[in-house]
Amino acid sequence: MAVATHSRTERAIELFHALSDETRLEIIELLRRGERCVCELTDTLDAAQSRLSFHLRVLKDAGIVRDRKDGRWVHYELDPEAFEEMETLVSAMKPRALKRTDRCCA
Amino acid sequence: MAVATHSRTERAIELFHALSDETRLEIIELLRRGERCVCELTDTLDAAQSRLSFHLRVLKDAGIVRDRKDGRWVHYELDPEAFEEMETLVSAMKPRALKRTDRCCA
DNA sequence: CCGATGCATCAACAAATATTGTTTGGAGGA
DNA sequence: TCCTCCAAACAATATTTGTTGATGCATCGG
Repeated sequence: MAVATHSRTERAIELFHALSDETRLEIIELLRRGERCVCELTDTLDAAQSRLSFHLRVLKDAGIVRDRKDGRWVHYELDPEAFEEMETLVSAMKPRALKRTDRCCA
Repeated sequence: MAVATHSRTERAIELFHALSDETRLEIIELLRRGERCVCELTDTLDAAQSRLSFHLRVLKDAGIVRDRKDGRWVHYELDPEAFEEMETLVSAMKPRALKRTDRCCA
């Protein structure tokens, strides 16, 4: 579902941006315990429905959550793939602990 | 050096926010090769000095980079600790793969 | 001491994000 | 069918972020 034209960097930005918000981190924390429907999230987080809907969409666009429709309810759950992707991204960013040999701006 | 009043969530937001910008990711990518001074970064990234200074500050406040003053130059490098912290954060967020036993909004 | 250089900071503006309230549409149940 | 409920979509506004150009401060060379 992720857009094909995403470069590696754009993908990183999308993922990290989705994670850089309190409401969204709270949603993730709740979903770690398993699937939840939107009404449960609004109750637990005491947030307006339209607000949650907005943040859920950000998370869904980033591939962090999936939704499943069930009658009039929509259930959300975490997508483990996204978390593997994050681990990969983070380790790819780690410093390589090289000592530079040349001098700069001397 | 991190502010003591930071909750775990606030810290996550700070880190992920720092990583959710193209210029900052480019800076990190450059610094993976070793320490660089601001003038090298402005050259390589072809960015205005005040712009880089802004992003370097975001990275520094998040603890992702350290600076070192050397005469009239300031050198920046990655702080490996921050990357370990990120790895810890990401794995702490992973879904726990539980099947919920109760039914919601039935 | 003077001018040039390297960098941080500030103020003003531009652009992107988030919040709130309202509207719309699909699913059930009576 | 009508009414209710759940959730997404929309519009208006508020808030946050990022960019640019100007200014200030310390350092160095002359």
